[in-house]
Amino acid sequence: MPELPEVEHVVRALRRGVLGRQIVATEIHLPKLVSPSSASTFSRKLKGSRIIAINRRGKYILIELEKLNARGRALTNALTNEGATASSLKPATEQVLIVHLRMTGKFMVLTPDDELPRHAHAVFYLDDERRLVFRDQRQFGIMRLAAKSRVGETKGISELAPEPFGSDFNVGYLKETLSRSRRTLKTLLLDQTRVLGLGNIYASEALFRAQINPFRIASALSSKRTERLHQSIRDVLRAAVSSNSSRRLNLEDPKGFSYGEAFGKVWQVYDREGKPCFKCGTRIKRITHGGRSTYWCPKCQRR
DNA sequence: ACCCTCACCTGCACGC
DNA sequence: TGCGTGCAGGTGAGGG
Repeated sequence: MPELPEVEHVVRALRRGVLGRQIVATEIHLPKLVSPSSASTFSRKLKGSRIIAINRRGKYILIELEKLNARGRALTNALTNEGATASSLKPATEQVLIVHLRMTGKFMVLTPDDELPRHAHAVFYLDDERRLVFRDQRQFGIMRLAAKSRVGETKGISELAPEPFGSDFNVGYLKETLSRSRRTLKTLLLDQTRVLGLGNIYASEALFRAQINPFRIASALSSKRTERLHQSIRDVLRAAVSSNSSRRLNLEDPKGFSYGEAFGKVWQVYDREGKPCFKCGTRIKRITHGGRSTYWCPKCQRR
């Protein structure tokens, strides 16, 4: 369910909550979560790793880990004692835990007295007695480990479109991208290899903000509308990232959180079928398109 | 190369 | 109360 803004808030909450902590042990209760790795291999690779950075690429969460191997630690000690040269020091292993929340993935942090909640498929025991838990009701979420230098080559990440707030996602890029597709805008906006960060909610919201019909063919969009769409995509995502309601996401909250509550917003069109458009009063329409619900105002977003 | 459909899961709201 | 149906904010495999 999380789209880019929600993932960004999860990343920030993880930084506040677990950055700098060491993972002393890991339990995987749902093997397919870490497939094709085995649960035991996965856990072994994580053991003793310190969380040194937490970032985001699209809707992927990237948890950077540093692991001093025995030889590295020994040499560090030897170096301190003037017994070794810097060139003989073996660097720490840097790997990245790649996480995708998909529809229902959530992190939470448990204190020692807390009971493990339902659907807790991964439990990371931290060096401060707390546990970082990954829950996922629908079991769609995934976790993978990659060498830090190879994260960008990882399947799923290598194909992603430019970050929506970066300079590479400019009007020229969007024009070029749209011009090569005969799909509808709504469908194209959900394709993370073309436009990054939108999901089913923000795709509808961005199109409403730009006052563009969701079923227009991408390649036929005028320059002017493309510029409006580009701006709207950024506006919608930025507004969600900076919204007050989501700033306080706390992974230690015993009640947990749902993305809907934590990021509670009044959508302009999403989930408002039959309700009056805030702009013109016309009833919002909904149709299933490409297997997903699409909401739009038939007057503000005429074909 | 592109694009569509379906599959992956559980849980919830709804109508009968 | 129970049961069937449809739906849920994401992606990827497989096939046309």
